Amino acid sequence: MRAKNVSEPETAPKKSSDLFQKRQKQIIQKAMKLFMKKGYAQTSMREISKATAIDIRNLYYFIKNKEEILFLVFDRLHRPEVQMFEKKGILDIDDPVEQLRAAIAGLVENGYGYGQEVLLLYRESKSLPKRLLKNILEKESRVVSHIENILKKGCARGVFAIEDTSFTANMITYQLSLYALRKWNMKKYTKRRIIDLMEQNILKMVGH
Amino acid sequence: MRAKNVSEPETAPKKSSDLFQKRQKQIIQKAMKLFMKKGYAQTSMREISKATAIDIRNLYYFIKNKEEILFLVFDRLHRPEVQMFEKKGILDIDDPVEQLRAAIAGLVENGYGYGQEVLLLYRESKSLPKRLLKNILEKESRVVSHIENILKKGCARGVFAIEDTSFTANMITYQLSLYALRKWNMKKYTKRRIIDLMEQNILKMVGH
Amino acid sequence: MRAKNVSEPETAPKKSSDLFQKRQKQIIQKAMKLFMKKGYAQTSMREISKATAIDIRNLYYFIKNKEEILFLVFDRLHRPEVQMFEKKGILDIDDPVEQLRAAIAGLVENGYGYGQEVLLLYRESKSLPKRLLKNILEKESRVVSHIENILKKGCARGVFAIEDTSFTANMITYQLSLYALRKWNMKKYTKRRIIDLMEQNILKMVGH
Amino acid sequence: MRAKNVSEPETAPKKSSDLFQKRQKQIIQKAMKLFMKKGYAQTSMREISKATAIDIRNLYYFIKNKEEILFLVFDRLHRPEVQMFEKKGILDIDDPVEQLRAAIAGLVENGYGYGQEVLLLYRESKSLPKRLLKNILEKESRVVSHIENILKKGCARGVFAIEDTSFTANMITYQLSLYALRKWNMKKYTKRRIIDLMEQNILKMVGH
DNA sequence: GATGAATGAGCATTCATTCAT
DNA sequence: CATGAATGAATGCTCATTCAT
Repeated sequence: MRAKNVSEPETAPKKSSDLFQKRQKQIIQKAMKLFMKKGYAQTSMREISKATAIDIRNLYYFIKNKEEILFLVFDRLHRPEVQMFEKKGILDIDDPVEQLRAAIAGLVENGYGYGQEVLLLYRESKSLPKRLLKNILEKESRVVSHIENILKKGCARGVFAIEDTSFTANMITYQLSLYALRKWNMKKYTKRRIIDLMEQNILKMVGH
Repeated sequence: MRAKNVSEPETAPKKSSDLFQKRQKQIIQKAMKLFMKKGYAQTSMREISKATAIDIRNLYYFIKNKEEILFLVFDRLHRPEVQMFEKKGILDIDDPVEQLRAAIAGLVENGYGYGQEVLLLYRESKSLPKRLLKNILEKESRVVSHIENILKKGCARGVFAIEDTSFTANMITYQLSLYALRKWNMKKYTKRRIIDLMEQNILKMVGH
Repeated sequence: MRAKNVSEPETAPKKSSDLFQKRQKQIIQKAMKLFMKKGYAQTSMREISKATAIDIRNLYYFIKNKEEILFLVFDRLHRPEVQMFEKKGILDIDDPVEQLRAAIAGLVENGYGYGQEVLLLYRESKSLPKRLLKNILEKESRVVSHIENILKKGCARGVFAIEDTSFTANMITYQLSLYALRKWNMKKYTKRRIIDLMEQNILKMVGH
Repeated sequence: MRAKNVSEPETAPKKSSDLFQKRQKQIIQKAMKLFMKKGYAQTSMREISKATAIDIRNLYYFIKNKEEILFLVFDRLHRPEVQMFEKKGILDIDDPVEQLRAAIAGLVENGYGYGQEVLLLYRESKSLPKRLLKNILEKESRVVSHIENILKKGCARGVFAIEDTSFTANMITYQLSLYALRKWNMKKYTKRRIIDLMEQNILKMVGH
């Protein structure tokens, strides 16, 4: 084993290593849990160190600094949603109504609306410098873009009637995290029921 | 020693005094702004001290500790919206459509205050003891209730068509904080425009 | 006592206080000694705290951060030289030769060349951010300027013959710290003798 | 365990090897640059590791510790200037004026190395043990001696007029590091121009 | 020689809070 | 009310160096 001696020159001497990646993933996952439970600023590196059982000084062997952990957490958080559109073949659906329906179901199903992940984004995005935040928001925007494209197509075909597709796409995307941020009032609904009600309401909103 | 009015040991030196109340209000308002901008945990007493121009040590003359400030902030925060329905005479409007329109406009108009506040709630609810959190959520629920009542009336009169009024009321209420939580995508819209687009979308959603 | 209740609004609540200034001076002086002995980076705040007998946390009550200490040290270091020209009436001397002689004697006498102060500047100036370094170097430049002005006047009157007054002024100023930086070879000379030899050499250098 | 050539316990695994010597040289050169730019204490082993592209842990295969690097740097540093007098045939020039001119040009020309080196000496001599420091200063004195000899010869032949040749030799030697120590004011001059102006000024100083 | 892991020590800095005058 | 002083506890992060494989 360890047959690869193609080490990159300077910048990334071991980032390619499986072990390195494994450790990083481990850190990110534990940190994510802590961030969700206590908030980013309230979670200390020492706590992350304890949770991962990696000495705090060796922690810095795998990540540059605390901020980078948050960035990586966000990155991992948003990845599934962005890729879902391709994976589930939503982009290939022709009928805009069915397409929108699939997107809603997919995103809610996929956990976009569940978990406290979205809440984490809303809560802690301030803790990222603009440079990194932009990166994160770009990914988020891609979800919105996909939805807006569906809306546009629907309008073009005359099945939707929307004054401002961008605004409405934002409204819809935002809506999808309803459950996460209003748990206290949503407990009485099942996931299936939420998806149904959302579909109904949203389709009415975009229709004639 | 410490002969100066030893009335109560700790908390209350002169709660009756107008000046005391004024200073407290001052602290709460400045702290609220800071909490909204930076988050509770990220706001230091030193910053509150600077913002209020009250020496940090004298700050403890008016408030027990940092946590109490958060209590007081939330307390003061939730009052206006709850009362808005009465103040603006929304409850007296007969036409459900107009009533809903007025509620939306009223809540958003109010300096985006509602969204700001909810955001703070979403973000900092962890920092609040359960007792207080419940209290706040109750107030919040009353806003939802008001809206649900409007929806119900509309359904009864046949101008609205809603499958689950509770769910839809929640959706609408949640929507109102769209601006606050998705600032980065909302910058291109004016307040007036947002109100218009929201009204439009929501009315379509609840209609036939 | 303490009759002054004219406290500045925000930025400087107590900088005017005598006690505050006294403490700051105390810190600067102790820090200066440590910096000279061990170097800036090698001196820890803890050591400064110990040397001043001020708790490390209270230290930050009087200074913003370590960097500021270095800045203040430099500031205090360079002040006497800059002011010497005015104090000793050097600017009022008409004859350029006598003026230059007085400046040399004054600067060396005054300690410009003595102590390890100059060495500190050369050694540690890297540790200051450009913004602050500029400030320090400006003061240093003023010494050079004064000398250059003397040279220019001398040239105009025909008593000096210098191709590049700026360069020569720099050479002269630099020369003045000869003793400090080459102690090991200068031990055999008295201060008086050094001044004499320097005067001689420099005057020859600038003459015809 | 550790069966791999247990010749000597610590320091020297294979000092004879060419590759070993090559790597050491490489380390010293890169470290020297860093020390000059940032200072010894401010340069971390990690940086040296990066600069040499030798893993920090393997670095300790070639050098004992950080301090040893500084030793070796100084050792290597002082050789060229001392030898320059012989190499460039300066000692063979008969005319003292030309000889002095050549010495100045030679020392400054040498990549400003002399100044750089002296600066490093001034700055970091604290970090060196006395034994080594003495050794270095001796070498430095030999440069001064060479210059003093030129001055003496010039005086004997009546082309120079110097009261104290030792002092003046020191002044001249010191002057040569002007550029290194006063970079901020020297930027406007080219190397050639500096040499010219220095030659001019110094020759005037030593002449009649 | 590369690599994964550790370690003891220390750094500058900030925090909320208290208390006596 | 203001103010000088203290304090216990953390914070994120870096250092040089060692060792076994």
